[in-house]
Amino acid sequence: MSDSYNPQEIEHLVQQSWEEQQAFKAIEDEKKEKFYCLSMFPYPSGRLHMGHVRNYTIGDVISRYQRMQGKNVMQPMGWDAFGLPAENAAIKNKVPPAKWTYENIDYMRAQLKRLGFAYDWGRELATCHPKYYRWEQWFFTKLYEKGLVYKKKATVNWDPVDQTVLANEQVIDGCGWRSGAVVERKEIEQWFLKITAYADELLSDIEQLKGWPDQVKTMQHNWIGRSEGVEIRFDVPEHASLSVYTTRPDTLMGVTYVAIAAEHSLAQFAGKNNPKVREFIDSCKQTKVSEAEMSTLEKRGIDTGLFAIHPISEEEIPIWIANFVLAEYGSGAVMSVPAHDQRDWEFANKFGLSIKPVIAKNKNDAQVDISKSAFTEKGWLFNSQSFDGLSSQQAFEKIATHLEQQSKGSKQINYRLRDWGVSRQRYWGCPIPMINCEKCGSVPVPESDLPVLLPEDIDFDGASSPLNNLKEFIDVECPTCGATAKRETDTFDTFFESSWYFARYCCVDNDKDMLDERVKYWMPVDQYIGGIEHAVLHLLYARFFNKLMRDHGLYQSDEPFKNLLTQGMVLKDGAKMSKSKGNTVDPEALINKFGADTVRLFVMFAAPPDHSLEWSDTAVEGAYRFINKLWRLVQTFCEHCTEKSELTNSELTQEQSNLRRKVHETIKKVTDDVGRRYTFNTAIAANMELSNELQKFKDHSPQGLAIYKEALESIVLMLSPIIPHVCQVLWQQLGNQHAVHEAQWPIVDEDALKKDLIELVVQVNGKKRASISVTSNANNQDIETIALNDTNVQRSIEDKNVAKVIIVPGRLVNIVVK
RNA sequence: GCCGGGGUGGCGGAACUGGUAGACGCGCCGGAUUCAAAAUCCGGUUAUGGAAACAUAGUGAGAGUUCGAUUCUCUCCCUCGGCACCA
Repeated sequence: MSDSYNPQEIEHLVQQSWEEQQAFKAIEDEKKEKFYCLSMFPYPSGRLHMGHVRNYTIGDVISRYQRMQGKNVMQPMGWDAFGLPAENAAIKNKVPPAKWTYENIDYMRAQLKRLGFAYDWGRELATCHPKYYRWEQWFFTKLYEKGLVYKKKATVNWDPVDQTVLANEQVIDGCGWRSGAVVERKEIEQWFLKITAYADELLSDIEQLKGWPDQVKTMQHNWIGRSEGVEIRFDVPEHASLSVYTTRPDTLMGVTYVAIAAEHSLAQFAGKNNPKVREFIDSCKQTKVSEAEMSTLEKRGIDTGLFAIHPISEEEIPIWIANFVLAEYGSGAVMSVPAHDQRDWEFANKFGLSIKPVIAKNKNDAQVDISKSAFTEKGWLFNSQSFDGLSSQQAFEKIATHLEQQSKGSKQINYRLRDWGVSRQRYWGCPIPMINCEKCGSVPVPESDLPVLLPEDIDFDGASSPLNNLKEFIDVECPTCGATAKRETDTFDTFFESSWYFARYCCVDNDKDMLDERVKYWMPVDQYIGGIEHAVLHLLYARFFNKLMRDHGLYQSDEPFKNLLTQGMVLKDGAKMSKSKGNTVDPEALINKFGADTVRLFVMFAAPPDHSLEWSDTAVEGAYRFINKLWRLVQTFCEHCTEKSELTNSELTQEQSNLRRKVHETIKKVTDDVGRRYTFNTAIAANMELSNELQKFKDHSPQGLAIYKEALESIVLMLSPIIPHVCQVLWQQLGNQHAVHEAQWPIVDEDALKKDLIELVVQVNGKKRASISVTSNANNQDIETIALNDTNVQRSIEDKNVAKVIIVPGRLVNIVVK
């Protein structure tokens, strides 16, 4: 019994018993309230990093807590197994991506088991396995039939030397990471999913997400970016007209030029006969395909020499090519109002374009100060012909109506959200199940021919996808006409796999259907946990996919994740831990040294889960020390407790009732911290405080020991979700037969919380001067008298007059003096 | 550039609804125990002044609201995450 704490030994034994009992296998049971707890699955990069440990410990603590609340808990784990790193490893180590990936999965699975997470391993899945990806191929063909899939040209980063498409990450200072060649923007045909068809619902359903952090909801809201504006047509003599979208049609009379993207057809036309324009267009190609890159560029532009006709004044307006206009957003053209838009103002000043103010701050003003910057607020129109004197809001309506009558524009709702490009020109991904036939065009692979298997035994040199050279993969018969055709060699964006795995966990063993009845029992996920970096993309795609699956009748939930906890980054020396920065800490070494419980305790104690966590080597030892201390407290109790000590209702000594109050105050706080606030750090701190009290408690009478035992059992129960192995052993040592993960969470005894005296702080003019002790039922008059008679208070009041006394019940007294 | 966070002792953090700033832990200092060390236990630890009682200042900077602001409002600085092909 008095053996010292040996984490390696007890963790091994406890994990073995969980495995033997299949303790965390989840079975559908309509009679029990379900709780589906999901942590974002990892990319199998090789070894777990601290971010994983943090993410999965949070999920495990919530799962184990909910289990102790009597819920039927399902906590699965799997692998987001397709992706770029496998290809990089293949090049570096001359290992096929599949082999590398499966070996990593085996290694990391063992690491997860070593950490003692309560997963139902019977539900494990890997997205690179045909059992998984066949269903997304099938679903894609269904979406194609519904018209939710289409093909169009889109821009990619092109490495002209390696003749391959590069990810943004692979472009370093504008050059290809391997070839070093200057990367170009290039347009190629790609597959898209019509997420914009769901823009309205994705936006309005954010309201349903009561259990999501506001910051994530705001980011999604802004990302979708719904705006109301007017689409305006500018005629271009001898060319197709230009169309622009604006949310400020009230500034239309102040348009002095039109800016178009370098990819725009008018730009291409202007370049044909003008070498300078052509040169400019070419130079625009040398930027990365990313909005961050585009918007931080130095603003550059060139006059095309072409003119557009203003839809109202019918004046000729110059058309410029500008490097910051996004071809992908809207029509690739914008109307420019330098007087009332800051970016246009800077551009016009730089290139000497005219600036025409039309909005004044006050009604009936005919001027506005734009000498130092544009006037971007709404106001009152002038210089605007028949629209003079109108407010911005009135002008919006009048101008929109006028344009509609002239067939030169119409009101429109616009979204910042763009359709989801799912094509990747990569090998290690799910093959897109399409066939290109010269006669029939794009034809989906028939259901009977699915899955399209990704060949795994390949040579991979990294220059381009091996699928492009694999005749037996490419050459197929057209499913429609039977003629020779070519199989699509692009694979899916890996966000495709991670957009529906949460539903598949409910029925991983089904090889007949994508999803089945069991999804209706488990979905939606009750608690989802993952990194804040996924706040927009992954979480938006998953919400979208959920709606697609719902609309296909696969299940009913509108939203996939009821509650969301976004975990902060794990940092070291102020930077995110990552391989590329070389500042990682290997959790495995720590587990070997201190055991899994210590590592789990440390990551939960070091910071609240949604904040970033700064790594500290020495603080881990503190966590280990605390577990040892708890261990010794139990051993000390067992030495003194020779016979059974039951708590009776007889009178308690002051010391005994103080300890009991502390126990139940702690239970109250910890239940709130773990169950509602998810502030595990303060829950642990409260247990540490109670342990410190317990250490000072030397009452070995039967009654004293009974209270001591109640305290110890409470601590063990409350910490068992965080440090489950050692708590299981201590729970047994305290004389309990059943497993601690099946025990009931402790309950607050309200009677134990009662207090005779309470402490009140006394302030004078908001500064703390004294603290007084009053009976808990004292009235305000008595409190005021006691406070005013306190010597410290007297001294700071001196000869001043008491103007007012504010009493905050149970907290403080503030005496205002003049 | 745009969107969203964060900034509190030597360090990680606490203060939940506007009410005692610094809980808990790390580190450090002093003591006990020990032949000695490790481990453990006890005490101290925001700064300045003071033996102490206590006083003054103090939550990135500046302003504002309030009896009272780490908390609310405004301006600014720094920093982190995301920006559609890293996952």
